[in-house]
Formats: sequence, structure tokens, C-alpha cells
Amino acid sequence: MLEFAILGLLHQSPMHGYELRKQLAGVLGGLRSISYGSLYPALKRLHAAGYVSTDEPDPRAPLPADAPPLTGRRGKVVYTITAEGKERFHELVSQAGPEAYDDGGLFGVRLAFFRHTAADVRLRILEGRRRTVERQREGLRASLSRTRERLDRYTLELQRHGLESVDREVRWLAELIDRELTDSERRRGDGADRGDPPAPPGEAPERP
Amino acid sequence: MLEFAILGLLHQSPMHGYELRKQLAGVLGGLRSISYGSLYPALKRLHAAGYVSTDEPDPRAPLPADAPPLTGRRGKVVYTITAEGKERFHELVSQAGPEAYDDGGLFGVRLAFFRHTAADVRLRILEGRRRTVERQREGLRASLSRTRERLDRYTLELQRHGLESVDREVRWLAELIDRELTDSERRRGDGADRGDPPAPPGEAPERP
DNA sequence: CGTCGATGTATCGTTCCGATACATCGATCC
DNA sequence: GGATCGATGTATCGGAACGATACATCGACG
Repeated sequence: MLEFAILGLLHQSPMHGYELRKQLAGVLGGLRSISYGSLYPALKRLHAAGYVSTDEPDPRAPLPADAPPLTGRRGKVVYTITAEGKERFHELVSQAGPEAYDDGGLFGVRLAFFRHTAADVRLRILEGRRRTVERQREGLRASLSRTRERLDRYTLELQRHGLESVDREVRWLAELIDRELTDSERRRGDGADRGDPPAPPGEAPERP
Repeated sequence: MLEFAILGLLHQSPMHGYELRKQLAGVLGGLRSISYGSLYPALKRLHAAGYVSTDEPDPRAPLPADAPPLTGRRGKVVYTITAEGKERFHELVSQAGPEAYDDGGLFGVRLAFFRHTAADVRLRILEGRRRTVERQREGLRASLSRTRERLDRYTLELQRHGLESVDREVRWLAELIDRELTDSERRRGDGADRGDPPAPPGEAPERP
């Protein structure tokens, strides 16, 4: 999941790890942040795989068990996506399998980078997500109506609130799907009538 | 977090690991389930700490690198909470620090076992949770109004939906707190007027 | 009688998190 | 001038939880 998000952000511009973390929190809606204990290992993996490059060309002198103070020339590191990284990102961004929508976290990240995602893939992910959440909702409904009498009021409230949340998410997804369909239809119409380019919708208009 | 939930469930009756997992999923509202990769290590920890006991008295014969098929007499194991475990649970259930409400997952579990929690602790946890979520909401609002123009419509939708969810949670918590206060007042009144026992509210009425 | 789904125990490798240490730099305060 | 404080910044450690998987038993159903 992090792999996708990091490549997506670096795709826009090179960054420090610190900045990466802040952007990530912003994109995910502020609730879900990520910790350094995930970020730096992930960057290391991406670097090892050749998907990102650093400006500092590995000043990793061994110095084993040296002076305990260890004044270790801690320099700032700028991470840049490589050509292979961009390729990898476009490969990831065009996947629409269950892994893209079964996990809510990854789905959020996918949605945040929808502007790099083809229209048909967008639609498949949204519909997949809807089905997943609908199934959750049905399970929840069944469980609730089965055990309503045996639950104390706190557990009941918890489940009621959870069910309402899931319900709202389904409606939200339905709206997104609707808009997606309307846009694609309008785009087809325009394309046939006037030959407009099929620009992905929702792109922030460039402000010169 | 698991420690609390497991002890809470075993507090009601002894169970197999499998049953434990199902109950846990039910209590948490069906969305958040937990995997065996968490459950069995957690049970092992609790067993090592002396908080739960098993019926099978450890038939762990060494047999190192024996026959690869290894027909290993896999018996069912019933986990039972010990006296130390009950003590531990009551210790945990009376804590109202930030750890009880800063993490949403743990908060959910705490709420699910509110019927074992004293009224003042309940109130402190609910109010703490409300403050936490309110802070999240303010951060989200600020971030959204700051960056509204630069976001594409998908990210915007993501944040809008997130904000609405958080908003709903705040209102939900406010309702729970209100009820808590009303009940405690009513309870005081009843106690003074008629000497009713201070039974915790919301208990499922026993059906004989 | 076979096989299929539910019940059941358990581990492996991996991802991710929380806490923490260390370091630099600008602003603000006294 | 200098002290201190918060933001920026890199990094690791131990542990918690996950997803996938293997293995095993058993009742039901065709």
C-alpha cells in the first residue's frame, strides 16, 4: 500500500521523507497518518528495487562499534522516482483486482490517485468497492437482527452506528459511480459531436 | 487491545480460539475482524502471563525434525480465564487514560465491554473520545479549507466524506454522553427517593 | 462413499506502528 | 548575545497484527 502511495507522490515531484509523510497524511484525509517506522523501511525497499533514487550516493561507511557518540553526518535525503518507478506506478495504477477495493486503506489511496487512473479502471474499482461494502452491510444487518435482544445497549449502539456508517459509504459510492457514468456518457457525446479530447474529469484546472 | 478483548470474552464463558474469533467479530460490529495470526500468539502471551488456562496440559513433546508427515494429535483447546486474569481485566476496565480513546479500535472494544465499566469511567472515556475526534475534525476542516482549490475532485470527495463521517461520530458520542448524564441523574434521584439499586444501565434484561 | 463446508489449531514472513534517539535550523524571548 | 523552543529531518528497535497457508476432524448431503 505504501509502495503505491509513495510512488504516486514522488511521481509529482521529488521530496524528503518528512514532506512525504505530511503529504501522505493530507491526501488520506488527515485521519490515517503513517509512521516513520513504516515510511523509511518502505523507502529502503523501493530504493533497493530501483524504483526511487536518492541524491546522497550511499555514504554508508561500515565503522562497526565506533565511538558511542557517533556524530554521524546526518544529511538530508531527497528521493526521486526513477523511470522504472514510473513504469511500476503505471502498472499498479491500472490494476483493478479485489486487492484494490477489498482493503479500505488501499482503496483510499487508489481514490486519491484516480486522476492517474483510466476511466474504465476507475469504474471497476468503484463498483468493486461498492459490492464489498454492500456485502459488509448485509452481514452486519443479519447479525444485528439476529442478536438484537441479547445485546446490551452499548454494543447495540456500536453496531447501529457502524451500520449507518457503512450505509452512508454505500450511498457515497453510488453517487461517485453515477457521476462517473454521466461523465463518460457526456464525454462520448462530446467526442462524437465535437472531437473533444477525453481529458480525465476532476483535474484541478491549471492556474497560470 | 486483543488482550482486553480476549479477557473480556473469556470473562463471560470459556471458549475455543475459533469461537473467540467469531464472537470478537460480532462484538466489533462485523467490520473489524481479527486474524489467527494475531489471536493465537495473543492467547499464548496470556497463557504465559497466567491470565488464561487451557484444558490440555501441554502435550508438547519435543520430537525435533521427525517424520515430515508429522501426524500431530491436534486436539481442541478450551481457554478459561484464571483468577489473575479476572483481576487483570478489572484493572484494565477501570483505566480511563488516553490510550482508551485515542485509538478507535481500542475504544470500540472498550465500548463493547461498557457493561463491566463503572459509570464515571464510562463518562470519562466517552468525553475523551469526543475530544479526540473533535480535534481530528478541526484538523480536517482546516486542511480542507486550506487546500480546497488545489485538490482534484476525487481527493476532495474523499476528504469531504471523511469529514462527514467524523462529524457524525462526534454527534453520536454527544448523544451517548447525554444519555449517560441523564441516566446518572435519574439514578441519583431514584436512589434518594426510593433506594433503588444502582444497576448499570443498558444491561440486557434477563429472560427467564 | 466421497467430498464439501464448518470447525478447529497453528506458524511463517511481512507490513506497519509507537516510541525513541539524534541532528539542524530559524524564531522568539530575556 | 545566547538560550531555548518548535519545526524540520533521518533513522532504528521491538513488538503487534495481518494475510496466507497447512493441517486436522467431523457432520451433512447427494
